[in-house]
Amino acid sequence: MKDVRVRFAPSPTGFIHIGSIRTALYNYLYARRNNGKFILRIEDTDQTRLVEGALENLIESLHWAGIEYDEGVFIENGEVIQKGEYGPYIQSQRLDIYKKYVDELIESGHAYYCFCSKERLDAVRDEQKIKGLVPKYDGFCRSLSLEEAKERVANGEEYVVRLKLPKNYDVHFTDLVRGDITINTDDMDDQVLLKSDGFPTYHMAVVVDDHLMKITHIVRGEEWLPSTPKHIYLYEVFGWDKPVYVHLPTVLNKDRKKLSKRHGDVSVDDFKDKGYLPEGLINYLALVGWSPEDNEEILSMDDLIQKFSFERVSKTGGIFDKDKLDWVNGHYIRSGSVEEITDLSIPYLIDANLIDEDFVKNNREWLEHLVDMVKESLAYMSEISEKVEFMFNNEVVVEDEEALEYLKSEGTKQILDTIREILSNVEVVDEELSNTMMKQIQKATGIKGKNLYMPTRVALTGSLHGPEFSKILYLLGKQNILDRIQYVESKYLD
RNA sequence: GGCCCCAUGGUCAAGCGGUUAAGACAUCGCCCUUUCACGGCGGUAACACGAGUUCGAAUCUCGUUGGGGUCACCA
Repeated sequence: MKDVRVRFAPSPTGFIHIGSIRTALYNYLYARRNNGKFILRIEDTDQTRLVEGALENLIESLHWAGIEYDEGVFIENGEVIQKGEYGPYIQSQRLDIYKKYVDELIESGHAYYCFCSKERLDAVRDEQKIKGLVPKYDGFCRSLSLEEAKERVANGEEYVVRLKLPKNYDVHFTDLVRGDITINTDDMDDQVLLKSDGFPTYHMAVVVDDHLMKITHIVRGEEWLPSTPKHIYLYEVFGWDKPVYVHLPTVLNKDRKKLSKRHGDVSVDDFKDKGYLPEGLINYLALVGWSPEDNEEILSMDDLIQKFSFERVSKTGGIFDKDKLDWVNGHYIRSGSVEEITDLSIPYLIDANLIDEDFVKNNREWLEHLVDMVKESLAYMSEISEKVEFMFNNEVVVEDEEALEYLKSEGTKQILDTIREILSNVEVVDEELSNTMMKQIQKATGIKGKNLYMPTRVALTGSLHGPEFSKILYLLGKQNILDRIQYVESKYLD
Protein backbone atom coordinates (compact mmCIF):
# COMPACT_ATOMS: atom_id res chain seq x y z
CA MET A 1 0.00 0.00 0.00
CA LYS A 2 1.12 3.51 -0.82
CA ASP A 3 2.20 5.83 1.93
CA VAL A 4 -0.71 7.91 3.06
CA ARG A 5 -0.53 11.55 1.98
CA VAL A 6 -3.42 13.88 2.72
CA ARG A 7 -3.81 17.60 2.45
CA PHE A 8 -5.79 20.52 3.76
CA ALA A 9 -6.17 23.10 1.03
CA PRO A 10 -7.95 26.24 2.12
CA SER A 11 -8.13 29.51 0.26
CA PRO A 12 -6.93 32.55 2.17
CA THR A 13 -10.17 34.49 1.95
CA GLY A 14 -10.90 35.17 5.59
CA PHE A 15 -10.87 33.71 9.05
CA ILE A 16 -10.84 29.96 9.22
CA HIS A 17 -14.26 28.48 9.62
CA ILE A 18 -15.19 25.92 12.25
CA GLY A 19 -16.22 23.47 9.52
CA SER A 20 -12.89 23.91 7.80
CA ILE A 21 -10.90 23.24 10.90
CA ARG A 22 -12.81 20.01 11.37
CA THR A 23 -11.88 18.99 7.83
CA ALA A 24 -8.27 19.81 8.65
CA LEU A 25 -8.57 17.81 11.85
CA TYR A 26 -9.88 14.67 10.13
CA ASN A 27 -7.09 14.90 7.56
CA TYR A 28 -4.56 15.30 10.33
CA LEU A 29 -5.96 12.42 12.38
CA TYR A 30 -5.98 10.10 9.42
CA ALA A 31 -2.42 11.00 8.50
CA ARG A 32 -1.14 10.48 12.02
CA ARG A 33 -3.12 7.29 12.53
CA ASN A 34 -1.55 5.82 9.42
CA ASN A 35 1.92 7.27 9.78
CA GLY A 36 1.28 9.34 6.70
CA LYS A 37 2.08 12.89 5.71
CA PHE A 38 -0.18 15.87 6.11
CA ILE A 39 0.26 18.77 3.71
CA LEU A 40 -0.97 22.36 3.87
CA ARG A 41 -1.54 23.77 0.41
CA ILE A 42 -2.85 27.25 -0.26
CA GLU A 43 -5.48 27.62 -2.96
CA ASP A 44 -5.28 31.26 -3.93
CA THR A 45 -6.38 31.05 -7.52
CA ASP A 46 -9.11 33.62 -7.07
CA GLN A 47 -7.13 36.81 -6.93
CA THR A 48 -10.22 38.89 -6.34
CA ARG A 49 -11.09 37.27 -3.04
CA LEU A 50 -7.73 37.33 -1.32
CA VAL A 51 -7.82 38.80 2.16
CA GLU A 52 -4.84 40.47 3.75
CA GLY A 53 -3.54 38.47 6.68
CA ALA A 54 -5.77 35.49 6.03
CA LEU A 55 -2.85 33.18 5.32
CA GLU A 56 -1.12 34.07 8.56
CA ASN A 57 -4.35 33.74 10.50
CA LEU A 58 -5.03 30.35 9.02
CA ILE A 59 -1.63 29.00 9.93
CA GLU A 60 -1.88 30.42 13.43
CA SER A 61 -5.29 28.89 13.91
CA LEU A 62 -4.10 25.45 12.88
CA HIS A 63 -1.17 25.76 15.22
CA TRP A 64 -3.39 26.93 18.06
CA ALA A 65 -5.67 23.97 17.51
CA GLY A 66 -2.74 21.58 17.71
CA ILE A 67 -3.07 20.47 14.10
CA GLU A 68 0.49 20.14 12.84
CA TYR A 69 1.43 19.39 9.26
CA ASP A 70 4.56 18.04 7.63
CA GLU A 71 4.76 19.79 4.29
CA GLY A 72 3.55 22.95 2.68
CA VAL A 73 3.32 26.51 3.85
CA PHE A 74 4.70 27.55 7.23
CA ILE A 75 5.51 30.74 9.05
CA GLU A 76 8.91 31.00 10.64
CA ASN A 77 10.20 34.18 12.26
CA GLY A 78 7.38 36.09 10.69
CA GLU A 79 8.27 34.88 7.21
CA VAL A 80 6.08 32.72 5.02
CA ILE A 81 8.19 29.75 3.95
CA GLN A 82 7.58 26.45 2.24
CA LYS A 83 8.85 22.98 3.05
CA GLY A 84 8.62 19.74 1.13
CA GLU A 85 9.72 18.23 -2.13
CA TYR A 86 6.49 18.74 -4.05
CA GLY A 87 6.33 22.52 -3.93
CA PRO A 88 5.52 25.20 -4.48
CA TYR A 89 2.53 24.71 -2.21
CA ILE A 90 0.90 28.01 -3.06
CA GLN A 91 -1.16 27.69 -6.21
CA SER A 92 -0.48 31.19 -7.51
CA GLN A 93 3.17 30.11 -7.76
CA ARG A 94 2.33 27.11 -9.93
CA LEU A 95 0.75 28.87 -12.90
CA ASP A 96 3.20 27.50 -15.46
CA ILE A 97 2.48 23.97 -14.27
CA TYR A 98 -1.26 24.35 -14.81
CA LYS A 99 -0.69 25.99 -18.16
CA LYS A 100 1.31 23.00 -19.32
CA TYR A 101 -1.44 20.54 -18.41
CA VAL A 102 -4.16 22.73 -19.85
CA ASP A 103 -2.23 22.82 -23.13
CA GLU A 104 -1.96 19.07 -23.02
CA LEU A 105 -5.72 18.84 -22.64
CA ILE A 106 -6.28 21.20 -25.57
CA GLU A 107 -3.93 19.28 -27.82
CA SER A 108 -5.55 15.97 -26.96
CA GLY A 109 -8.99 17.43 -27.67
CA HIS A 110 -10.24 17.19 -24.09
CA ALA A 111 -10.47 20.93 -23.66
CA TYR A 112 -11.22 23.87 -25.89
CA TYR A 113 -10.82 27.63 -26.08
CA CYS A 114 -13.92 29.64 -25.38
CA PHE A 115 -14.32 33.29 -26.34
CA CYS A 116 -17.81 33.87 -25.04
CA SER A 117 -18.27 37.11 -23.16
CA LYS A 118 -19.65 37.35 -19.68
CA GLU A 119 -22.66 39.11 -21.17
CA ARG A 120 -23.42 36.32 -23.60
CA LEU A 121 -23.04 33.69 -20.89
CA ASP A 122 -25.41 35.57 -18.62
CA ALA A 123 -27.94 35.98 -21.41
CA VAL A 124 -27.80 32.29 -22.24
CA ARG A 125 -28.30 31.38 -18.62
CA ASP A 126 -31.20 33.77 -18.18
CA GLU A 127 -32.94 32.35 -21.18
CA GLN A 128 -32.43 28.79 -19.95
CA LYS A 129 -33.84 29.71 -16.59
CA ILE A 130 -36.93 31.24 -18.18
CA LYS A 131 -37.47 28.08 -20.18
CA GLY A 132 -37.12 26.06 -16.99
CA LEU A 133 -33.93 24.43 -18.16
CA VAL A 134 -30.82 23.75 -16.12
CA PRO A 135 -28.43 26.67 -16.63
CA LYS A 136 -25.47 25.31 -18.51
CA TYR A 137 -22.90 26.42 -21.06
CA ASP A 138 -24.48 26.00 -24.48
CA GLY A 139 -21.34 24.81 -26.19
CA PHE A 140 -21.07 27.81 -28.49
CA CYS A 141 -17.28 27.57 -28.81
CA ARG A 142 -17.07 23.81 -28.44
CA SER A 143 -16.83 23.06 -32.12
CA LEU A 144 -14.47 25.86 -33.07
CA SER A 145 -11.48 24.44 -34.89
CA LEU A 146 -8.26 24.48 -32.98
CA GLU A 147 -6.54 26.45 -35.74
CA GLU A 148 -9.15 29.16 -35.71
CA ALA A 149 -9.14 29.33 -31.95
CA LYS A 150 -5.39 29.62 -31.78
CA GLU A 151 -5.47 32.36 -34.33
CA ARG A 152 -7.96 34.31 -32.26
CA VAL A 153 -5.83 33.79 -29.20
CA ALA A 154 -2.80 35.02 -31.13
CA ASN A 155 -4.78 38.10 -32.09
CA GLY A 156 -5.10 38.92 -28.44
CA GLU A 157 -8.72 37.96 -27.96
CA GLU A 158 -9.69 37.22 -24.39
CA TYR A 159 -10.41 33.57 -23.75
CA VAL A 160 -10.94 30.82 -21.21
CA VAL A 161 -10.33 27.11 -21.59
CA ARG A 162 -13.17 24.71 -20.97
CA LEU A 163 -13.27 21.00 -20.30
CA LYS A 164 -14.78 19.11 -23.23
CA LEU A 165 -17.05 16.57 -21.65
CA PRO A 166 -18.29 13.63 -23.71
CA LYS A 167 -22.04 13.29 -24.15
CA ASN A 168 -23.98 10.83 -22.04
CA TYR A 169 -21.06 9.26 -20.26
CA ASP A 170 -21.38 7.82 -16.77
CA VAL A 171 -18.65 8.79 -14.37
CA HIS A 172 -18.27 6.41 -11.45
CA PHE A 173 -16.40 6.81 -8.24
CA THR A 174 -16.39 5.37 -4.78
CA ASP A 175 -16.53 7.57 -1.75
CA LEU A 176 -15.26 6.03 1.44
CA VAL A 177 -18.16 7.27 3.51
CA ARG A 178 -20.89 7.37 0.88
CA GLY A 179 -20.16 4.37 -1.27
CA ASP A 180 -20.58 4.15 -5.05
CA ILE A 181 -21.71 7.25 -6.85
CA THR A 182 -22.48 7.63 -10.54
CA ILE A 183 -23.12 10.87 -12.37
CA ASN A 184 -23.77 11.31 -16.07
CA THR A 185 -21.85 13.92 -18.04
CA ASP A 186 -25.15 15.22 -19.45
CA ASP A 187 -25.83 16.57 -15.99
CA MET A 188 -22.48 18.29 -15.89
CA ASP A 189 -21.17 21.48 -17.41
CA ASP A 190 -18.17 22.14 -19.64
CA GLN A 191 -16.34 23.57 -16.69
CA VAL A 192 -13.88 26.41 -17.14
CA LEU A 193 -10.39 25.12 -16.36
CA LEU A 194 -8.34 28.17 -17.14
CA LYS A 195 -9.67 31.64 -16.46
CA SER A 196 -9.07 34.65 -18.67
CA ASP A 197 -6.56 36.03 -16.17
CA GLY A 198 -4.39 32.97 -16.72
CA PHE A 199 -5.22 31.41 -13.36
CA PRO A 200 -6.68 27.92 -13.22
CA THR A 201 -10.03 27.27 -11.59
CA TYR A 202 -10.25 25.09 -8.54
CA HIS A 203 -11.21 22.08 -10.63
CA MET A 204 -8.06 22.19 -12.72
CA ALA A 205 -5.73 23.10 -9.90
CA VAL A 206 -6.84 20.47 -7.40
CA VAL A 207 -6.52 17.64 -9.83
CA VAL A 208 -3.09 18.66 -11.03
CA ASP A 209 -1.78 19.41 -7.57
CA ASP A 210 -3.21 16.38 -5.86
CA HIS A 211 -1.66 14.21 -8.52
CA LEU A 212 1.70 15.92 -8.52
CA MET A 213 1.81 16.02 -4.74
CA LYS A 214 0.98 12.31 -4.62
CA ILE A 215 -2.11 12.80 -2.49
CA THR A 216 -3.67 9.43 -1.69
CA HIS A 217 -6.88 10.51 0.04
CA ILE A 218 -8.95 13.56 -0.70
CA VAL A 219 -10.78 14.45 2.47
CA ARG A 220 -13.03 17.46 2.07
CA GLY A 221 -16.51 18.79 2.70
CA GLU A 222 -19.63 17.29 1.24
CA GLU A 223 -20.22 20.38 -0.86
CA TRP A 224 -17.58 19.04 -3.24
CA LEU A 225 -19.45 15.87 -3.99
CA PRO A 226 -21.25 17.21 -7.09
CA SER A 227 -18.03 18.39 -8.71
CA THR A 228 -16.07 15.25 -7.98
CA PRO A 229 -17.01 13.58 -11.29
CA LYS A 230 -15.34 16.46 -13.14
CA HIS A 231 -12.18 15.73 -11.24
CA ILE A 232 -12.51 11.99 -11.80
CA TYR A 233 -12.94 12.63 -15.50
CA LEU A 234 -9.75 14.67 -15.57
CA TYR A 235 -7.84 11.87 -13.86
CA GLU A 236 -9.15 9.51 -16.50
CA VAL A 237 -8.19 11.77 -19.37
CA PHE A 238 -4.71 12.30 -17.99
CA GLY A 239 -4.40 8.61 -17.27
CA TRP A 240 -3.50 9.22 -13.65
CA ASP A 241 -4.19 7.01 -10.64
CA LYS A 242 -7.22 8.26 -8.81
CA PRO A 243 -7.06 9.09 -5.13
CA VAL A 244 -9.54 7.79 -2.59
CA TYR A 245 -12.38 10.24 -1.96
CA VAL A 246 -13.80 10.97 1.45
CA HIS A 247 -16.58 13.52 1.63
CA LEU A 248 -17.34 14.73 5.11
CA PRO A 249 -20.84 15.58 6.34
CA THR A 250 -21.60 19.25 6.80
CA VAL A 251 -21.52 21.09 10.11
CA LEU A 252 -24.89 22.81 10.41
CA ASN A 253 -26.63 25.62 12.27
CA LYS A 254 -29.52 25.05 14.60
CA ASP A 255 -31.79 25.59 11.59
CA ARG A 256 -30.02 22.84 9.66
CA LYS A 257 -28.31 25.18 7.25
CA LYS A 258 -24.62 25.32 6.59
CA LEU A 259 -22.90 27.13 9.44
CA SER A 260 -22.57 30.78 8.51
CA LYS A 261 -21.52 34.06 10.02
CA ARG A 262 -25.01 35.43 10.36
CA HIS A 263 -25.80 32.80 12.96
CA GLY A 264 -23.12 33.76 15.45
CA ASP A 265 -19.69 32.42 15.98
CA VAL A 266 -18.24 30.41 13.15
CA SER A 267 -14.55 31.22 13.00
CA VAL A 268 -11.89 29.54 15.06
CA ASP A 269 -10.87 32.99 16.23
CA ASP A 270 -14.32 33.62 17.69
CA PHE A 271 -13.97 30.58 19.91
CA LYS A 272 -10.37 31.26 20.72
CA ASP A 273 -11.24 34.80 21.78
CA LYS A 274 -14.06 33.62 24.00
CA GLY A 275 -11.61 31.45 25.79
CA TYR A 276 -12.40 28.00 24.54
CA LEU A 277 -9.43 25.73 24.98
CA PRO A 278 -8.05 24.10 21.85
CA GLU A 279 -8.46 20.71 23.54
CA GLY A 280 -12.13 21.42 24.11
CA LEU A 281 -12.90 22.72 20.66
CA ILE A 282 -11.02 19.92 18.95
CA ASN A 283 -12.54 17.25 21.16
CA TYR A 284 -16.05 18.50 20.49
CA LEU A 285 -15.53 19.05 16.78
CA ALA A 286 -14.15 15.56 16.32
CA LEU A 287 -17.45 14.26 17.65
CA VAL A 288 -19.59 16.11 15.13
CA GLY A 289 -19.62 13.59 12.32
CA TRP A 290 -17.55 10.86 13.89
CA SER A 291 -17.62 8.64 16.94
CA PRO A 292 -15.10 6.21 18.34
CA GLU A 293 -15.91 2.53 18.66
CA ASP A 294 -16.06 2.70 22.44
CA ASN A 295 -18.23 5.82 22.34
CA GLU A 296 -15.91 7.69 24.62
CA GLU A 297 -16.73 11.40 24.71
CA ILE A 298 -13.68 12.94 26.30
CA LEU A 299 -10.75 12.43 23.99
CA SER A 300 -7.33 14.00 23.79
CA MET A 301 -5.62 14.52 20.46
CA ASP A 302 -3.65 11.33 21.06
CA ASP A 303 -6.84 9.43 21.83
CA LEU A 304 -8.37 10.75 18.62
CA ILE A 305 -5.35 9.69 16.60
CA GLN A 306 -5.51 6.22 18.12
CA LYS A 307 -9.20 5.78 17.46
CA PHE A 308 -9.85 7.63 14.23
CA SER A 309 -11.06 5.93 11.09
CA PHE A 310 -13.16 6.97 8.10
CA GLU A 311 -15.38 3.90 8.55
CA ARG A 312 -16.88 5.60 11.57
CA VAL A 313 -17.54 8.96 9.93
CA SER A 314 -21.27 9.49 9.62
CA LYS A 315 -23.12 10.42 6.47
CA THR A 316 -25.46 12.90 8.07
CA GLY A 317 -24.75 16.54 8.65
CA GLY A 318 -24.46 17.42 12.30
CA ILE A 319 -25.77 20.46 14.09
CA PHE A 320 -23.16 22.42 15.97
CA ASP A 321 -24.36 22.17 19.56
CA LYS A 322 -22.93 24.96 21.65
CA ASP A 323 -24.28 23.44 24.86
CA LYS A 324 -22.27 20.31 24.34
CA LEU A 325 -19.19 22.27 23.32
CA ASP A 326 -19.55 24.19 26.59
CA TRP A 327 -19.75 20.98 28.53
CA VAL A 328 -16.71 19.46 26.84
CA ASN A 329 -14.73 22.66 27.18
CA GLY A 330 -15.79 23.07 30.80
CA HIS A 331 -14.45 19.61 31.42
CA TYR A 332 -11.02 20.69 30.21
CA ILE A 333 -11.09 23.83 32.31
CA ARG A 334 -12.06 21.86 35.40
CA SER A 335 -9.37 19.29 34.84
CA GLY A 336 -6.69 21.84 33.98
CA SER A 337 -4.12 22.76 36.60
CA VAL A 338 -4.67 25.95 38.60
CA GLU A 339 -1.43 27.41 37.22
CA GLU A 340 -2.52 26.74 33.68
CA ILE A 341 -6.04 28.07 34.08
CA THR A 342 -4.73 31.11 35.93
CA ASP A 343 -2.44 31.89 33.02
CA LEU A 344 -5.41 31.68 30.70
CA SER A 345 -7.54 33.84 32.99
CA ILE A 346 -5.19 36.77 33.33
CA PRO A 347 -5.78 38.31 29.89
CA TYR A 348 -9.53 38.28 30.47
CA LEU A 349 -9.23 39.81 33.91
CA ILE A 350 -6.96 42.54 32.58
CA ASP A 351 -9.28 43.10 29.68
CA ALA A 352 -12.19 43.58 32.07
CA ASN A 353 -10.10 46.16 33.98
CA LEU A 354 -10.29 44.10 37.14
CA ILE A 355 -6.52 43.85 37.44
CA ASP A 356 -3.41 45.14 35.69
CA GLU A 357 0.06 43.82 34.93
CA ASP A 358 1.45 45.05 38.24
CA PHE A 359 -1.26 43.29 40.15
CA VAL A 360 -0.42 40.06 38.37
CA LYS A 361 3.23 40.41 39.32
CA ASN A 362 2.51 41.01 42.98
CA ASN A 363 -0.46 38.77 43.61
CA ARG A 364 0.07 35.58 41.68
CA GLU A 365 -0.79 33.36 44.62
CA TRP A 366 -3.96 35.26 45.40
CA LEU A 367 -4.98 35.04 41.75
CA GLU A 368 -4.49 31.31 41.73
CA HIS A 369 -6.76 30.97 44.71
CA LEU A 370 -9.30 33.18 43.00
CA VAL A 371 -9.21 31.12 39.82
CA ASP A 372 -9.36 27.89 41.77
CA MET A 373 -12.45 29.18 43.52
CA VAL A 374 -14.46 29.64 40.30
CA LYS A 375 -12.86 27.40 37.74
CA GLU A 376 -15.35 24.58 38.17
CA SER A 377 -18.15 26.86 37.06
CA LEU A 378 -16.62 28.04 33.79
CA ALA A 379 -17.62 26.85 30.33
CA TYR A 380 -15.06 29.09 28.65
CA MET A 381 -12.45 31.48 29.96
CA SER A 382 -14.05 34.81 29.15
CA GLU A 383 -16.79 33.96 31.64
CA ILE A 384 -14.34 34.42 34.46
CA SER A 385 -14.53 38.20 34.69
CA GLU A 386 -18.23 38.28 35.44
CA LYS A 387 -17.81 35.47 37.95
CA VAL A 388 -15.13 37.25 39.98
CA GLU A 389 -16.07 40.86 39.39
CA PHE A 390 -17.66 41.14 42.82
CA MET A 391 -14.31 40.40 44.45
CA PHE A 392 -12.85 43.63 43.17
CA ASN A 393 -15.36 46.19 44.27
CA ASN A 394 -15.99 46.92 47.93
CA GLU A 395 -19.00 49.03 47.06
CA VAL A 396 -21.29 46.05 47.20
CA VAL A 397 -24.06 46.10 44.62
CA VAL A 398 -27.31 44.40 45.57
CA GLU A 399 -29.70 44.16 42.67
CA ASP A 400 -31.77 41.09 43.34
CA GLU A 401 -34.88 41.78 45.39
CA GLU A 402 -34.73 38.56 47.34
CA ALA A 403 -31.12 39.31 48.18
CA LEU A 404 -32.10 42.73 49.39
CA GLU A 405 -34.75 41.21 51.64
CA TYR A 406 -32.20 38.94 53.23
CA LEU A 407 -29.87 41.86 53.69
CA LYS A 408 -32.54 43.89 55.42
CA SER A 409 -33.59 41.09 57.69
CA GLU A 410 -33.60 41.54 61.41
CA GLY A 411 -30.31 39.95 62.38
CA THR A 412 -28.04 41.51 59.78
CA LYS A 413 -26.78 44.33 61.98
CA GLN A 414 -25.97 41.91 64.74
CA ILE A 415 -24.13 39.62 62.30
CA LEU A 416 -22.07 42.45 60.90
CA ASP A 417 -21.19 43.75 64.34
CA THR A 418 -20.07 40.28 65.28
CA ILE A 419 -17.84 40.01 62.24
CA ARG A 420 -16.30 43.35 63.14
CA GLU A 421 -15.65 42.13 66.61
CA ILE A 422 -14.09 38.89 65.45
CA LEU A 423 -11.85 40.75 63.04
CA SER A 424 -10.77 43.24 65.68
CA ASN A 425 -8.97 40.45 67.45
CA VAL A 426 -6.95 39.23 64.47
CA GLU A 427 -4.26 40.51 62.15
CA VAL A 428 -5.42 38.62 59.08
CA VAL A 429 -8.16 36.28 57.98
CA ASP A 430 -6.26 33.04 57.66
CA GLU A 431 -7.65 29.79 56.36
CA GLU A 432 -8.52 28.63 59.82
CA LEU A 433 -10.56 31.73 60.56
CA SER A 434 -12.27 31.77 57.17
CA ASN A 435 -13.36 28.21 57.77
CA THR A 436 -14.74 28.82 61.24
CA MET A 437 -16.02 32.36 61.04
CA MET A 438 -19.62 31.44 60.31
CA LYS A 439 -19.70 29.05 63.24
CA GLN A 440 -18.33 31.75 65.46
CA ILE A 441 -20.99 34.17 64.33
CA GLN A 442 -23.67 31.59 64.89
CA LYS A 443 -22.39 30.95 68.36
CA ALA A 444 -22.27 34.62 69.22
CA THR A 445 -25.60 35.63 67.71
CA GLY A 446 -27.70 32.52 67.92
CA ILE A 447 -28.75 33.10 64.31
CA LYS A 448 -28.40 30.06 62.08
CA GLY A 449 -29.21 28.47 58.76
CA LYS A 450 -30.22 30.64 55.85
CA ASN A 451 -30.95 33.53 58.18
CA LEU A 452 -27.30 33.67 59.03
CA TYR A 453 -25.74 32.59 55.83
CA MET A 454 -27.74 34.58 53.31
CA PRO A 455 -27.55 38.03 54.87
CA THR A 456 -23.83 37.56 55.36
CA ARG A 457 -23.27 36.49 51.79
CA VAL A 458 -25.35 39.33 50.43
CA ALA A 459 -23.64 41.88 52.65
CA LEU A 460 -20.18 40.88 51.47
CA THR A 461 -20.84 39.91 47.86
CA GLY A 462 -24.14 41.50 46.92
CA SER A 463 -25.55 38.21 45.73
CA LEU A 464 -27.39 35.15 46.98
CA HIS A 465 -25.22 32.86 44.92
CA GLY A 466 -21.54 32.41 44.34
CA PRO A 467 -18.47 30.38 45.19
CA GLU A 468 -17.76 28.72 48.51
CA PHE A 469 -18.15 31.41 51.15
CA SER A 470 -15.15 30.55 53.28
CA LYS A 471 -12.95 31.00 50.23
CA ILE A 472 -14.47 34.39 49.59
CA LEU A 473 -13.72 35.44 53.16
CA TYR A 474 -10.18 34.21 52.89
CA LEU A 475 -9.51 35.98 49.59
CA LEU A 476 -11.23 39.19 50.64
CA GLY A 477 -9.14 39.54 53.77
CA LYS A 478 -9.69 41.63 56.85
CA GLN A 479 -9.67 45.14 55.44
CA ASN A 480 -11.92 44.45 52.48
CA ILE A 481 -14.44 42.74 54.69
CA LEU A 482 -14.49 45.69 57.04
CA ASP A 483 -14.81 48.14 54.18
CA ARG A 484 -17.69 46.19 52.75
CA ILE A 485 -19.49 46.03 56.05
CA GLN A 486 -19.16 49.76 56.44
CA TYR A 487 -20.34 50.44 52.92
CA VAL A 488 -23.32 48.13 53.16
CA GLU A 489 -24.39 49.59 56.47
CA SER A 490 -24.37 53.12 55.18
CA LYS A 491 -25.93 52.28 51.86
CA TYR A 492 -28.57 49.69 52.69
CA LEU A 493 -29.07 49.59 56.44
CA ASP A 494 -30.22 52.33 58.78
C1' G B 1 -36.45 23.18 -11.11
C1' G B 2 -32.28 19.25 -12.81
C1' C B 3 -28.62 16.31 -10.51
C1' C B 4 -26.37 14.29 -6.05
C1' C B 5 -26.46 13.05 -0.88
C1' C B 6 -29.01 12.00 3.63
C1' A B 7 -33.06 10.22 7.35
C1' U B 8 -32.59 6.54 15.28
C1' G B 9 -35.04 11.12 21.28
C1' G B 10 -34.63 18.59 21.25
C1' U B 11 -28.96 17.81 19.80
C1' C B 12 -24.54 14.52 18.89
C1' A B 13 -24.83 9.51 18.34
C1' A B 14 -24.31 3.41 19.18
C1' G B 15 -26.59 -0.20 16.26
C1' C B 16 -24.48 -3.10 10.52
C1' G B 17 -31.34 -9.44 10.30
C1' G B 18 -33.28 -11.65 16.47
C1' U B 19 -31.16 -5.89 21.81
C1' U B 20 -35.87 -4.48 27.53
C1' A B 21 -33.07 0.34 20.86
C1' A B 22 -26.77 1.95 24.28
C1' G B 23 -24.11 6.42 25.80
C1' A B 24 -23.33 11.83 25.97
C1' C B 25 -25.29 17.06 25.91
C1' A B 26 -29.78 19.55 27.06
C1' U B 27 -34.17 19.02 30.21
C1' C B 28 -36.77 17.33 34.82
C1' G B 29 -36.47 15.07 39.90
C1' C B 30 -33.56 13.38 44.10
C1' C B 31 -28.82 13.25 46.82
C1' C B 32 -24.24 15.96 48.09
C1' U B 33 -23.76 21.23 49.47
C1' U B 34 -25.71 26.71 54.97
C1' U B 35 -26.09 29.34 48.13
C1' C B 36 -24.32 28.54 43.12
C1' A B 37 -21.31 25.29 40.57
C1' C B 38 -18.99 20.47 40.42
C1' G B 39 -20.13 15.48 41.38
C1' G B 40 -23.53 11.12 42.20
C1' C B 41 -28.32 8.63 41.32
C1' G B 42 -32.81 8.40 38.62
C1' G B 43 -36.90 10.07 35.11
C1' U B 44 -39.16 12.05 30.40
C1' A B 45 -37.80 11.43 25.37
C1' A B 46 -36.29 8.23 19.08
C1' C B 47 -36.04 4.11 14.66
C1' A B 48 -40.33 9.88 9.17
C1' C B 49 -44.26 7.13 6.33
C1' G B 50 -45.95 3.10 2.98
C1' A B 51 -45.10 -1.31 0.43
C1' G B 52 -42.13 -5.49 -0.15
C1' U B 53 -37.91 -9.54 1.06
C1' U B 54 -37.63 -12.75 5.48
C1' C B 55 -39.71 -17.33 10.41
C1' G B 56 -38.05 -12.41 12.07
C1' A B 57 -36.59 -5.92 10.16
C1' A B 58 -34.11 0.44 13.06
C1' U B 59 -30.94 -2.76 10.13
C1' C B 60 -31.96 -5.34 3.10
C1' U B 61 -35.08 -3.45 -1.62
C1' C B 62 -38.48 0.01 -3.82
C1' G B 63 -41.61 4.16 -3.39
C1' U B 64 -43.47 8.56 -0.70
C1' U B 65 -42.40 12.53 2.39
C1' G B 66 -38.92 15.58 4.61
C1' G B 67 -34.02 17.79 5.01
C1' G B 68 -29.32 19.18 2.97
C1' G B 69 -25.80 20.09 -0.95
C1' U B 70 -24.85 21.71 -5.87
C1' C B 71 -25.79 23.80 -10.59
C1' A B 72 -19.84 30.76 -11.65
C1' C B 73 -14.02 32.91 -15.36
C1' C B 74 -15.66 31.23 -6.04
C1' A B 75 -13.37 27.85 -3.63
